[in-house]
Amino acid sequence: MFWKHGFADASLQELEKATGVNKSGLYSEFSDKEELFLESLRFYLDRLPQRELLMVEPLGWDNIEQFLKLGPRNTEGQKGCFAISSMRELAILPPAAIEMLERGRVQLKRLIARNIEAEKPKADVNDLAGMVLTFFAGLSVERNLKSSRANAGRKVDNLMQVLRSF
Amino acid sequence: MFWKHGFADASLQELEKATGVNKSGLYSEFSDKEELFLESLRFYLDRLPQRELLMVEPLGWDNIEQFLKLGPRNTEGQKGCFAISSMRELAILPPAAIEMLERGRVQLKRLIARNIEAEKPKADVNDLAGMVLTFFAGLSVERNLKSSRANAGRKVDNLMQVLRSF
DNA sequence: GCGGTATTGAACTAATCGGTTCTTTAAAGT
DNA sequence: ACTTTAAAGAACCGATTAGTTCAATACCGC
Repeated sequence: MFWKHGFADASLQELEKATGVNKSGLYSEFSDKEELFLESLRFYLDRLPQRELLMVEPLGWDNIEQFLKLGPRNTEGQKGCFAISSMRELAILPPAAIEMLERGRVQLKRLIARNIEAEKPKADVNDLAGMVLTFFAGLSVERNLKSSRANAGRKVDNLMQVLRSF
Repeated sequence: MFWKHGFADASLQELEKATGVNKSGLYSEFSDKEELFLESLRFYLDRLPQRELLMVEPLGWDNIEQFLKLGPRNTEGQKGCFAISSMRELAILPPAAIEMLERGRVQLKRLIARNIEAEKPKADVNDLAGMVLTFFAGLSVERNLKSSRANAGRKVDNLMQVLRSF
């Protein structure tokens, strides 16, 4: 629900229906809506399926490609990446959530960098990892638009062609 | 206010304060909050300063570079691109707003493509334009994070180096 | 200075928001 | 079967939401 509607627009009523847990139950387990959001985000980041894509041996461009292709996918109707989407609401998110997002980002970048490093490219590994990450963010955002959903695969192919040339 | 807080989180009270116009005045001019948002978005898209960056003669890579560097800038404290940020809320935005976003995107892509075309690259112009646009979306999102705000310029430099090689 | 027109301020509506409390019901342990 | 514990339901809270109404006030053309 947070993924789809964001923090502000996900009402307690909808959260009850989505979780199947009564409001009483929710509040006996979480102190408030912010903590519920925080734990949802933690849950998402912890078992981020994208992460495993980047740990397949041997590390390399193929992992990056899989990550970009399957990363911002639509899981159960959700679009894009929950973490990326949440960055829209940074202004109203609890500080702990922001930290979590920043930390998750750093981790992801490190994973990407390790895959790039395995290919021993000529260009700077950190720069390339940053590029991949920015591209990933862009793809995640575009996932929401129907007009650019179709050619997402082609976009990744194009980028990969560039990356592999390094 | 919509730019900063998004549609859901921008309250009428804040809108009054931000516009300096009374609620009565707001509602005498706009039918509801949705129309006010719609017109705000139209206003933004119409005088999108980024657009002019892409029309400087002669067309070419330099325009693209300027666009990527100054495009997702912070205008009056606002971060990233209003249009990109709004894509987070597509689920609750009025259909007219979604259409507007899609149309603005197409226009922007066309402008980018024209600049790329002027350079007569070997690669497909449309593919390259899509790449620039995705990268732009990524940069806009990352603008919200303090950790990745600093090296945005470097990122653009890296991408431009790639693009110019085509 | 006068009259018409915007603009404002404040009171008000109905609905919804996040959050609390308490009673009832269901489940589990022994 | 009885007791303890967990979960559910529902009523309720004050605050806030988008939106309306109307009287008071400011402004402007004449």
